Amino acid sequence: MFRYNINFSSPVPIYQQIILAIKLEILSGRLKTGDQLPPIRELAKILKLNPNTVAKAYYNLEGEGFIESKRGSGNWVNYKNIKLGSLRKGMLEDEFRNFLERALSLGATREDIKKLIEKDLTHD
Amino acid sequence: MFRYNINFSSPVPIYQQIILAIKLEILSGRLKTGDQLPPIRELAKILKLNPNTVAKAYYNLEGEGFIESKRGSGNWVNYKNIKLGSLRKGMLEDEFRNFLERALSLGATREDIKKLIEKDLTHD
DNA sequence: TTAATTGTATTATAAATATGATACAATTTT
DNA sequence: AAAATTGTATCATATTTATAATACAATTAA
Repeated sequence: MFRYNINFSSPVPIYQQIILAIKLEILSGRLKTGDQLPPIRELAKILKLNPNTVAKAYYNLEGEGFIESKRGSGNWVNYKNIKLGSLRKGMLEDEFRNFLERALSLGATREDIKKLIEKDLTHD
Repeated sequence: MFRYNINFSSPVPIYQQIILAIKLEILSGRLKTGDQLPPIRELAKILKLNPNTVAKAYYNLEGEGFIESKRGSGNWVNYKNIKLGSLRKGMLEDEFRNFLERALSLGATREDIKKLIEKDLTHD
């Protein structure tokens, strides 16, 4: 932590970017139940943000059942009631659908997309 | 026109959504130099927006060299100084890079992505 | 020529986001 | 017990986005 950068010029609110980043850490398995997140003030310092912004992100993550916030102690990963597998699958499919829609809107054919993918996925 | 819907709950500003939609129309060839865009008030009515919002979108499109605004006459597509081909290619590659990055962050392997693509692109 | 259409400009208001400063409450550390 | 750490809460301010209501300017249509 913290593997992600804040994009200050993105229309996506910063607190939403933090939420997504931490969800991705959990979905990828890099963060597990029992792990502690950086304290609000610390993460704010790392990302050069106001602590309130980080607090807002953590507050929402708690509401969604990904973490637990304990005053005086910190923020702890805890997703016992969330099925990570189906969530990950759904998010991946959403991302692909969005990409496909945009690509087709740009006038790309399905062949164009296949080529793009082959090109990028092979020279790993 | 108008093929696109406004997503009012998206963090992407409405005027940016309009800009993107019209760029896509141009890049796909559905809008060509000489075509007229809907008048500001009319498009605002169609999309249930304030005319100021549409005006802001057109204003930016003019600044980027995609259209020309003529008082009393209307807004006219004109992209004579823009190389649509390379622009389209760049946008497509950007979209793919973004998708790939998100997919990998979600823990997907390159094989997972290939499968997803095969599945979706074949049953057309 | 007159009326209608169309783009442009201004002013006021509201909501969401983000910052800054400060204080308080619960837990942990010393 | 006292100090430090950590989450929570509040207030003020600024920016961006969007709406609403008007008015004005240039072109087009009647």
